[in-house]
Amino acid sequence: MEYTIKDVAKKANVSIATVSRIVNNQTGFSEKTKRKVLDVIEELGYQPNAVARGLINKRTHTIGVLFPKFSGMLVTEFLSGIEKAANEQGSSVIVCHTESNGEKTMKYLQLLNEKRIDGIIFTSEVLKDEYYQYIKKMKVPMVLLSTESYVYPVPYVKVNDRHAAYTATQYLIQKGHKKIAMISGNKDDIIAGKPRIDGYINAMTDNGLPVNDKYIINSKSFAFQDGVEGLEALMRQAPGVTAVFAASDEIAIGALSKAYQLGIKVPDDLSIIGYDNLSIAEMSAPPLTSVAQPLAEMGEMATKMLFEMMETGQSVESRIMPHQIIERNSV
Amino acid sequence: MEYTIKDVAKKANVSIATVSRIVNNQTGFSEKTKRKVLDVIEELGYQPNAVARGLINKRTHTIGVLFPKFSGMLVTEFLSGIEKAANEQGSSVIVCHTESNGEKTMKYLQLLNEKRIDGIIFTSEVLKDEYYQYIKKMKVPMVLLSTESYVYPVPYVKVNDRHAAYTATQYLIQKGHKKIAMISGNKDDIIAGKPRIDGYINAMTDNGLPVNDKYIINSKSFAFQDGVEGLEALMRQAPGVTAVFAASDEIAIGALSKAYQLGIKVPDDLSIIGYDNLSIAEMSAPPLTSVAQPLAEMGEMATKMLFEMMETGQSVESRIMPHQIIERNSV
DNA sequence: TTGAAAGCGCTAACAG
DNA sequence: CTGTTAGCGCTTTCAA
Repeated sequence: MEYTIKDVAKKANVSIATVSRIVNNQTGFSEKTKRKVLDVIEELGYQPNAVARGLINKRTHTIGVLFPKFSGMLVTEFLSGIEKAANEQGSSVIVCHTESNGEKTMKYLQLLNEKRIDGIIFTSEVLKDEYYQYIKKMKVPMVLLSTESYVYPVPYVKVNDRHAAYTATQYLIQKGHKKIAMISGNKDDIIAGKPRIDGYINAMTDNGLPVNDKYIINSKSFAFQDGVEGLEALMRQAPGVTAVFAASDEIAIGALSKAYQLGIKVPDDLSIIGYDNLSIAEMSAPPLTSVAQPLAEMGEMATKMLFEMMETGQSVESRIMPHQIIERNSV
Repeated sequence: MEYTIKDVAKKANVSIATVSRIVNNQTGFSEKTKRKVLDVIEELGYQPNAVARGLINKRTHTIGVLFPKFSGMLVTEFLSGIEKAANEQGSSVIVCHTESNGEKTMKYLQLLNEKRIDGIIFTSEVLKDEYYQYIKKMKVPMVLLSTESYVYPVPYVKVNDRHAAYTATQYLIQKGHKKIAMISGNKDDIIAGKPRIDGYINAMTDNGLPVNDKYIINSKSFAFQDGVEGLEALMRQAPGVTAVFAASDEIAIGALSKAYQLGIKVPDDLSIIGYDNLSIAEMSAPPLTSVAQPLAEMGEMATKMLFEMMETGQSVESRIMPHQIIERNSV
């Protein structure tokens, strides 16, 4: 398994150039030599060395993906789509876990640069200037997944968070709810936090419903615990609410759990709608109604865009992916 | 960012050999030249080309990880540990999603071989002869994660499934339960299916409790749906049970959900214990008692073992990781 | 302490 | 149709 092109050439009585041509499906050899060479390759079990190829072709057929968090199920869904699309293009994917840590991120970027990867997918986090500048210098294409940059011209794929939040709230309103609260994620999160709050507020005002500050709970993050604390606070400061829009499924499940503890019946006493439609949404009791993002497709799309950029050398258009309410039994 | 060692050498008025020595922390240069070269490197932002290095050093500082499934949360946990340990060693990890598909797996193995990765972690699936033979030919070390081979001498890291299942059942017995059922995963799964059933049976008989065929539900897999169907079947064929040991948390959550639907109160009417202690275990209502595997640590351990094999050229001992009952409120 | 030169495995002109 | 040769960017003898 450690035969080189030389071994093949020698054994087949041809030059290495000929072997190279045949291996790369080029032209310039007779059917006969092709057969002979292919036989030898088969016999030796020769596998071209991608490292050597990468050195000369300046293409490693490898892309890098940066994730701020590894917990949570968003990651696997994204990764699944990314990996699928990459594999279809004959490329591999290197995963990097940045922990939202600037220093770590830069080290990863440097590592990816040394490895001469062909492109980068940057996910779920704001693209800092430092990152952008570095990647720009690397001269490899990049696409943003589930995030976007308001300042740099980098193509992204994500859903429209404001719009999705609007839809969720609107859905609650259509079901007859008027006193609708929101347990938001981090409101300082310019990508996933603020827009969802805005969507909620827009939907309320567009429907002539009052927006009460007491009805909006700002959490630190999008986690389960934020949901349980959020619902508790909500019940204290706004006991009259009949429905809540949670900024993530984890928050929703947390709220569900707290409601159960408090003896509040869902959906009879209180309706809850989540956001993300993770697999846990269908596992909760009652099953959670949620606004779905097509996570795997988003990963796939981002990867395809990346490959298009690699091939054309041009940038591509960003994609807003469709969201969709998945009705289950929590509303 | 595309400067080469030559550029550095020229600008610093030294030979490329000297630059190489300095970059690699070797000896054989004056403090003065070192300073000069380092300055130039800094100025140019020179990054050594890992591809060229890989070609000559025969080490790519990249490992490959094969996962049969990408859904589920086991993956992220494992990956998180693997990625952490690999990163500490200055290596990257390429993820491969085999879908338990033999053909796909072989293609991945081939790809990894062409890329000349330094080692392989093979997870959660039985190591087929074909895979083993190929990897052996690749001459790279491999370790098994959350699986083991009864026929090939490949080091693995996993918990003792039989023992863990025994512990879970024993725990139920200690809590005073006698009529204990099990909703198993796939009983033909020689790694994660059968051993857990055996552990359950052993614990029952060791405690003088009868093992009733009706008390064992064999599912197709370890998924949520298997749990809901499992509990339903169980209630039909063995209504008297007071506790159930589920072969996975997803099954347990499914059972929990069905119980809720059926008006069975957990833990009052029925106790349920899960297996894996995934993050969903603490999100259920009531929170699920579960036997925990240290997933991230297992990934980390497997990776460390892999690196040890790479360094020493020798095989290493397999590791049985400790399991542990996490008490919550479903028992 | 330094440099020249060979070569890792491969591709791509350039000849023939 | 086929072979020779010059690198890709780097490490590593071998001399100086």
